Amino acid sequence: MTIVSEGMRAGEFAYRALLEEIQSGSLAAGTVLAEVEQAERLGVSRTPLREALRRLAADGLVEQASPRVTVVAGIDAGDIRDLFALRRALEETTARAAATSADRTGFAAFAERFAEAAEALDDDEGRSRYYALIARFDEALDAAVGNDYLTAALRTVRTHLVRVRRMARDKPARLVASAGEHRLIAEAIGSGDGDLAAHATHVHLHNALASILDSLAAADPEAPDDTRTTPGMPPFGKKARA
Amino acid sequence: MTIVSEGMRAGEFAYRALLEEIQSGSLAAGTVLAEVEQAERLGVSRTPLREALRRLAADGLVEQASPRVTVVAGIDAGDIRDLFALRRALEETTARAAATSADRTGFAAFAERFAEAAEALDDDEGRSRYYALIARFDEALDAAVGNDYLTAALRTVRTHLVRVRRMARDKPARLVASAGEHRLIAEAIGSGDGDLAAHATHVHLHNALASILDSLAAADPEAPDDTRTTPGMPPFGKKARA
DNA sequence: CCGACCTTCAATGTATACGAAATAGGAGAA
DNA sequence: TTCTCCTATTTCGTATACATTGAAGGTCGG
Repeated sequence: MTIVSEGMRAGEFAYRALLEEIQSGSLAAGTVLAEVEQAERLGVSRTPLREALRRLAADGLVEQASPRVTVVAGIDAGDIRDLFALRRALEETTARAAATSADRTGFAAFAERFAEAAEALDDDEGRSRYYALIARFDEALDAAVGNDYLTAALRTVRTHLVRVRRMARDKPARLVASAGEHRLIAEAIGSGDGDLAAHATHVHLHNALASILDSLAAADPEAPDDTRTTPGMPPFGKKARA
Repeated sequence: MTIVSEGMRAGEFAYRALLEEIQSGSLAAGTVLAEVEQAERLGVSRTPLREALRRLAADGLVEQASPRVTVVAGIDAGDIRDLFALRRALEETTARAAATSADRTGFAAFAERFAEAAEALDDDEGRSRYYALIARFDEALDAAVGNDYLTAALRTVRTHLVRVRRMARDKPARLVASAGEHRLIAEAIGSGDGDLAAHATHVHLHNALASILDSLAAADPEAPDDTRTTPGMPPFGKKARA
């Protein structure tokens, strides 16, 4: 996708490369990430590669299957539900806070853009612009709320979300509905209605989750809807809690 | 305090040592953490120390003041408010989820223990047992909810919270009230009343935040207590005198 | 034939050497 | 005296060599 090798530290390069591969699915869940192997593959030494693995572990994208072997973390429908439970908590709080922030006025413009975007979701270019609009909207929310702790927590959620979205591509009808939901959220924030912003966010995330789970169930007909969705992978220990 | 050097990797040792020193205030906000200096002081080499610094940076406890210098992150009243905004979102969600979980029955016992603890907050030992009880309560909540994403986000919050608590010691009267609030939360969860659990959590965190900010205002009379945000410049350690 | 122990190997954990880049200090010129 | 430029030092970023540990396979004994 993007050339990220020039003018970047090797550790950062390794992190972004592995992140992209995990998010895109090039590195499937359960893949063993050995230090020497990955270091040679990416053309960096073990030191920066170790840094990258540690960062991915902190993000929750890789986990230590045993004290000596690191694997790409799996994601199943239950994980996605859990992720959305956290996402609801964070984004409802964000929406409510943004609605009462000083610079909430700019969100009326976002509402208009979402309305426009909803009309242009027929081609890839329109969809691409819509996703870019959502990214700018998220940035504007973070900036309006100005809470670094909240933003950091949301960053982790969004990182996992990229992976989930690639597992379950949105259907066109869902995209149109999603754009409408975003429009309402932006309107509510712009008009200072925190309750509406929070509740509209809740509804939006409910619908988004339902769409994703539905898409996964359709792709994996035999899997009951609370099992893992990464076929072929042996059950790596995920639930390490005692 | 605790000897953590035996049977532990050097990177883990360095992380815990620096974490404890930052949380306790031994390393004040704004302190420059140079790699060679800290590595020699802790008796490890630069490689594991770098790992520790990266982990602390991911936690938000240290930050890069410039591309070449890492410093202990500052915390002001605005940061504490932001931290509690996130904490409210996470703990209300946790309490509500725990109230509907299968193994919520054990929480009635917690309610009793909180009631007992409230009666024994006169001496250090009773207070110590109360804090330990809260820790077990948090663990039970995490286990009941069973959401690793939520637990991970809460872990970060709790890490910062240790620091905040050390900055603003609880007063005895507040502790008694806090125990009562915890008792109500535990009761609500035990009886399956998710709304009450969430609202009682909200009230508890409101009171806890007010107590902390009040304590800080008393210690730092000249610091205005409406430092809600720090626009433009990152917060730097300014709590040097007392 | 089976099991346990030992050896060997491979992978991670750690230390250190090397290289690059930024900053601070000094010297020279205006 | 002051500003600018150059140099030297310090610090981080990276690579690699060394240490350690866990696992796997083979062999020997029962």
